[in-house]
Amino acid sequence: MAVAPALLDEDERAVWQTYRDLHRELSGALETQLLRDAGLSGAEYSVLVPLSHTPGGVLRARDLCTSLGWDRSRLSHLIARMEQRGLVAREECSEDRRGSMLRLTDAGRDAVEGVAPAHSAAVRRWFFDQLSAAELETLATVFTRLLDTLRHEQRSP
Amino acid sequence: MAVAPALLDEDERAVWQTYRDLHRELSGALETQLLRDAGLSGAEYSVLVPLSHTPGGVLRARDLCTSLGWDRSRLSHLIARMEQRGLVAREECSEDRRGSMLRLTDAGRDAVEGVAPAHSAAVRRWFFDQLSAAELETLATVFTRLLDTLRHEQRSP
DNA sequence: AACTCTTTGATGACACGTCAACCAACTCGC
DNA sequence: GCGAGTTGGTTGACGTGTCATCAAAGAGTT
Repeated sequence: MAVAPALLDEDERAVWQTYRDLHRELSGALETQLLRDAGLSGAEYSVLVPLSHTPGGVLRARDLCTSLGWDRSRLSHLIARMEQRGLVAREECSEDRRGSMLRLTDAGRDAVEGVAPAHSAAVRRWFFDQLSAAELETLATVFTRLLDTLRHEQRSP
Repeated sequence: MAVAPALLDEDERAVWQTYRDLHRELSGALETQLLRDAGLSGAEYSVLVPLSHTPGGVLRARDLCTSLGWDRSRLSHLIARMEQRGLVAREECSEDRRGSMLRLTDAGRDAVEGVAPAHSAAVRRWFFDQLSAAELETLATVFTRLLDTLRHEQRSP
């Protein structure tokens, strides 16, 4: 006989609420800053960063999808828009004729590299600078554990 | 003379990445569960919860907006859709003729109260159950501090 | 080779959120 | 009371993400 699961208590609800508020404010602030300083959305920035870190500035769409944890069609739509703005270019994949290679253009590189310092500074100011070394270590441990739990559960619910 | 802000180092980048992955997976999993069990999106659920906690199930749109941290038009659009599905009803505000009062319908109450236990259980299983008491306390402290910092900065950049 | 199954990416329809414009109603100073 | 300025809420246009579907190409089996 199944027992009805208990609802969250006062303290838990408060922590959960704070977590969600924090994420909303933090991601909103970072998004605003990216848009103001470089005309990039957060999604666009998160596509440009791995491209700029890759030798040659070329990545396969499939690989970018898995490393971003995104749906394929989301990347496809976004790349279509970014291509039109000249931030990236699509090329054929030599090893797999279905594949699509994404190349960072010069304009795209200028945009990412131009805004990366300011973005890093914002993350530092609003996140890392507010934490002690011990707190940061706890966060690292906890985040990793939570993510592992989730990923494990998703594979075997 | 301004010093160019340094980019994030290896460890910081890893923590930041994990944080973002975690949020994506966690919110995605919770959203999926809400949709499957009650046909509600996360946004709808977050509107229904405060309504169900209010005596009478009535809240003023303006107050709900500020407590959710949402744009007015976002709530307006969402309520329009929810009203059409019979989850909430709009009524006039007696104190302020511009105002709009949102009332939880019986169907809306059934939906929230029906899914709340499962949702709470999911939050517990994927979040609280994975944390020690000390870790939870650290998270509570840190989240609150980060949120305060952000809110303070936003008022005086 | 022929068959099936899976993978990869693109596409169109749709749902949702943001933004700017708008109007009605309230507030406050005069 | 009157006017300027502010607030509350709605609306429409637009950008973006999700979903279902599709076609093409690979992988594996017989």
